[in-house]
Amino acid sequence: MNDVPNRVPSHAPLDAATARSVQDELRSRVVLDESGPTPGTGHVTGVDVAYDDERDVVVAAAVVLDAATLTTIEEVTATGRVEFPYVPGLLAFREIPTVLAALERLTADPGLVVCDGYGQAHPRRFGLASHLGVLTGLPTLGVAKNPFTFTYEQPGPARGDSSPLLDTVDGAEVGRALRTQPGVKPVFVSVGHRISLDNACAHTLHLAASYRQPETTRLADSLCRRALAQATGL
DNA sequence: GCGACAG
DNA sequence: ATCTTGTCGC
Repeated sequence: MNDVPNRVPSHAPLDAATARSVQDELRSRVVLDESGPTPGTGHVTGVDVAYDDERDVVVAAAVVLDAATLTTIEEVTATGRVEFPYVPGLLAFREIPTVLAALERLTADPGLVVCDGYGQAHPRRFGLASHLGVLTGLPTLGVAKNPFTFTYEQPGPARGDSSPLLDTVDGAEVGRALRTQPGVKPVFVSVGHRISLDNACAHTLHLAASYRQPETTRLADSLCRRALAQATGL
């Protein structure tokens, strides 16, 4: 008898060890040889999540923008229960279920999805953006506010300056520290699925015309916070 | 073995 | 992520 079930109830609690094996399994499906959509064309969608761990509520938001004008085409939210704690390296398991629910509510084509977190810049090369890309088949990229366990040299001071984000262990370039605003702390860009690092940075720079964070992230962030406040009841 | 560690 | 007022500045 095999003591490992080949199917698990979708709501069965997932332990950390199992979650890591799921990442190792899905990682082989990541596509890294596509350059991705051209910046400024089609749709770009920002996704983000807000939590109320007290009440066990999580709200995800997805905001679709016209990439050329950065105007909002559609915005949706989805509410769920927190079913996974924050564990470094396993953030996707906490955020993705509700993010998927939000994406399913969209009527517009998401186009490129911009995530709040990492893709390749991950201990097992399978961060939130990679995970969401594999599950949806959509091109994805990750933009994070912190370098996690990776190292980098300070990029130049000008907008657009960047430097490699390196894995401390094997020295691989897992992403890039990108200066989106002059003299402001860089953001950390990495590839999720079906996009090149150069193109991911180009998209991020295009989307961060006025602020440090890309407009997609800013809009999705404020939307899910507002929705959470409403769901929680002020 | 213990701590650090995207959000 | 979240706890949290006013305040400095463009």
